[in-house]
Amino acid sequence: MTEADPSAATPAPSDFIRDIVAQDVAAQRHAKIITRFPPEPNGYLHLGHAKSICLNFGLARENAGQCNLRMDDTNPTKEEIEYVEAITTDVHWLIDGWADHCLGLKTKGATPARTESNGKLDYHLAAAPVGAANTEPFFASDNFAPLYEFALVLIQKGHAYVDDLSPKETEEYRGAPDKPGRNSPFRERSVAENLDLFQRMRSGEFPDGARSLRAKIDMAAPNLWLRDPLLYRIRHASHHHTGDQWCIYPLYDYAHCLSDYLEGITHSVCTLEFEVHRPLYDWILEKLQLPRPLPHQYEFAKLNLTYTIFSKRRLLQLVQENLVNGWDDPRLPTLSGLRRRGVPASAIRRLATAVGVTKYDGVTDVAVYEHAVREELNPASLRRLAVLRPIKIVLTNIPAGETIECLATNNPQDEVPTTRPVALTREVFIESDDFAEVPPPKYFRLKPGGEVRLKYACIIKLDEIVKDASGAIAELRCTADLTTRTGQPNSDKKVKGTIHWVSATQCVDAEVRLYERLFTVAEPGAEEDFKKFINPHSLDVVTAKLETSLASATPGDRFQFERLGYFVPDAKDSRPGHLVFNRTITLKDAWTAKAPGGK
RNA sequence: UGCCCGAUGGUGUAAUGGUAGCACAAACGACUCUGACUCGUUUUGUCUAGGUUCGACUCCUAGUCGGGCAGCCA
Repeated sequence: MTEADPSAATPAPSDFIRDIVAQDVAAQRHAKIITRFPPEPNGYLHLGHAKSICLNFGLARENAGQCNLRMDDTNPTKEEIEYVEAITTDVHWLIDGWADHCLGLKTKGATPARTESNGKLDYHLAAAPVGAANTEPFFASDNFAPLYEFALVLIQKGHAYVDDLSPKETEEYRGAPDKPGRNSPFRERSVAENLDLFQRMRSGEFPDGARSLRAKIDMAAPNLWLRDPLLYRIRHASHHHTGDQWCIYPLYDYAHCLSDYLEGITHSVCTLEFEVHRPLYDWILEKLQLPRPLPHQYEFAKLNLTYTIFSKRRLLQLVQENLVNGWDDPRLPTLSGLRRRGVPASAIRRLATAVGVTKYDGVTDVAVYEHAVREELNPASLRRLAVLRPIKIVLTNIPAGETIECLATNNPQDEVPTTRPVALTREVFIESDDFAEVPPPKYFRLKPGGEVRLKYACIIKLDEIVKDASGAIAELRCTADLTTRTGQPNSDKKVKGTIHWVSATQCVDAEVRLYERLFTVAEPGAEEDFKKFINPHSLDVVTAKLETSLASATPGDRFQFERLGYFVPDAKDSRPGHLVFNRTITLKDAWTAKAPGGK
């Protein structure tokens, strides 16, 4: 499968973060630009993460740099190995052929090495060479030992203390946005006592929540994150990566800045909600008086799309309550769902470029995403004939048993389009939407007494509508004008409508899954009870009739079923003899939308 | 009634003191053996009020509106 790389031909995007990096590069502030993508392995990656991946890896590839994949796994109660594996797969898929040469992984099992930088104690963990064998992502949990050592340093410098306040008391002492907090009665413990207590926390002497390690900053700070934030909490829990080695776990703010430092990250790019954490990020690094250059944090607005939900909590809810069929349900905005649905990684990258990077927290029209998908799929998809909801046509002037071979174009977008044979026979199927006994105005398709072209074949004329006892249409009897075939004298004859069709006697059946938006309203996340906006018609399964060449379709193939949209074999369920296709997206449709009774 | 951040057509995004541009969407038209693609045309915008300046989307002041922050989550 070949995927056009839009960014190769297109100039690199520009935004305020790329500007900052460009300035740092120009000033030669770093030997190499190193960014990171640090998901918590507590769920599957979605389009929102994709924006961050494209930014962080984009920064790396545009500056001959590197982007580390790091599991931000400091909370053992929420994280699972299943998520680690899914995230790793999704990241590889999204950057494949684009930024895989910038992907920073570490040697399996490696942890930061104790070194000396500028005459001071230091720890550092560099990425393995690109393409090296036996690698894995970085894990924040691989840094637990040096993080602990750094905590000891903070205590020794008088910048951290062990607090005995309960979680509830801690909350009370914190005050409110417009009300200063109060100092904990344990705030002025001696360094020796803090050291002793913290070491005993680590050795498992105290139960969960009994004590915590806090930064000693300012309980009256207007920024709540500076009111002696917690650095460590006690959790007697098994961790997916470190097992039972630890019973104290660092919190995000403490672990993140130091993990960035340990890996030599130069630009730590995160989303807007961490803006108020930045002073703490800087405070921790400064107080430690670290010997190497410090990373800096920059924030951008995360992606929001209409008709889409990105909240991990809600996505988890949809999966757990079986409102969808797993994390890779093609209706979900997860990368695994989109991949299964047939969305190319390049389309997601194209979307990321289209939405840009700013600090404005808006909502992007899902049409921008859909446009990006079609842009990638149009040149990359083989055209095929398929009928989703068949009605039978009998071409009364073609004898039963006769096969007329027609040549169909594989992709008109190709510079030198190739063709394949398709069989025209006495009985064919057409789409039920393509016939109307009582046509609306401007209806170009088949109607009583009307003519229409069967694409790649010939023009047919409707003579008779045959109904069964119940009044339902049994078949349409038509005359084929074989002189309008390609190469025949009347091939240039024009009719308003051209429709797709499949031979009724030379075709294969397939299960085809048709998807609509999962939600019926533009902003389903706006209300707490988002489930009431779930679209009951988000999945429609039909048994379709396909041209025979599709019998050998395998996952990875991309097709455009003419006039219907883009389709891929389902990677999980499709097999020879039982074909299953997913519709990735419909073609843009200027007719159905405005047709009377159109959907 | 604390602190931080933001505001440009319907939506997203450029313009970094000098002609408000691009994309999506929408509308109309051309082309068409896909009502697709492609092409053409059109509609719609600098939150408000002051100020600085020859000149302000841009700088300053005040306001308005929106978002974030009070997890031992990330």
